[in-house]
Amino acid sequence: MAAERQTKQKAIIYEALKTLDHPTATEVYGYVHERYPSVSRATVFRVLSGFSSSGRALEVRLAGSDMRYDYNVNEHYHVHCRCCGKIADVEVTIKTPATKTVSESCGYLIDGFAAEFFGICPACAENKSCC
Amino acid sequence: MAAERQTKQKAIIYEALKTLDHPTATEVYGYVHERYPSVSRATVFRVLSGFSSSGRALEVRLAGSDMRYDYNVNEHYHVHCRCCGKIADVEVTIKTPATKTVSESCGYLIDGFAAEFFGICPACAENKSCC
DNA sequence: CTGGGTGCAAACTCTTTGCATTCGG
DNA sequence: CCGAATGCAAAGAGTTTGCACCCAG
Repeated sequence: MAAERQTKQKAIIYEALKTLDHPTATEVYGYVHERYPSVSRATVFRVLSGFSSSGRALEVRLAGSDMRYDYNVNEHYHVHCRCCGKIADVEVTIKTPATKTVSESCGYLIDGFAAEFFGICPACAENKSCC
Repeated sequence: MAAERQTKQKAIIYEALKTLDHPTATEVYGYVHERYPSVSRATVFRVLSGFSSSGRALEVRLAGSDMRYDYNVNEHYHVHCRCCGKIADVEVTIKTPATKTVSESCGYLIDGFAAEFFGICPACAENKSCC
C-alpha cells in the first residue's frame, strides 16, 4: 500500500547528504536549493525525516548543534572539533561500558549506548590561529 | 566590576532545577511561572545560561530533546527511558574508550568524551502497558 | 488514473535580543 | 547610587503542518 516513490528531490537530497559532512537539515537545504531552487524547505525536512525512518540515513544530535543527518548508517561514533566544529566519523568499536554496573546504578534495563568525542581536528592542530 | 547579584528569580530557578528532573528551560519556566507568574521566559533562559557558564549547572543535550539543565555538576552520565522518556543519572566511571585508537581512526586530538545510555526504567519495566 | 510527494505559506516551539525599568549591594 | 538583572515584546532560527497541485508507477 505504501510504495515509496523515487523522485528527483530525494536523489538530490541524498546526494547532498553524501557530499556535505554531517549536515544539518538547513545545510542540506542550502546545497539543494543552490542547484534546484524550486525544492522547498518542507520537502527537505520531510525527505530527511523519511530517510531516517527507513534507515537510509541516521539522525545525529551532537552537543550544541541542531539535528544533523548522516548517510553512514553503520555503527560508528563522532568526533567534534572544539575549534572549527568539524565532525568526523570514528569507526572504532567501543568496549561497551559495563552494562551491568550502569544498570545497578540507576535501575534501568540498559539496551543502548551513544557516545561522542571532542578534540581538535588535524587542520586546527596545525593552524593554531583558528582557535 | 562584575559582582554577581543574588535575586529571587535565581533562587526560584535553582530550586526548580533541583525539584524537576533534568528539566528543559521551558519546563523550568513552567515551574517558576506557576509560583511567580511575574518571572519572564527571558529571565529563565538568561539565568539558566548563566548557571551553566558559572558552573552551577550543566547543560545536557540528549537525543531527541531540547536542551536540558542539570544541577548535578559532578561527572556523570544519563540514562534515557525509551518508554516514558524519564532521565536518570548514572554515577559510574566509564572506562574511557581507547583514546589512542580513536585518535588514530580520525586523526583528531581527543580530549573529551560524552555518553548517553538508553533503556527501560523500572516503572516502565513493570507496567508494560506504557510502552 | 491515483495517491504518495511536493511547494508554499503560515504556524509553532524554543531561544535570543533590545530597551527601559527595577533593585541588590 | 550604579550597573547588573528583569520584564516585555519582538525578532530569529529550526522544524512542522494544512492544503491544493503534480507526477511516478
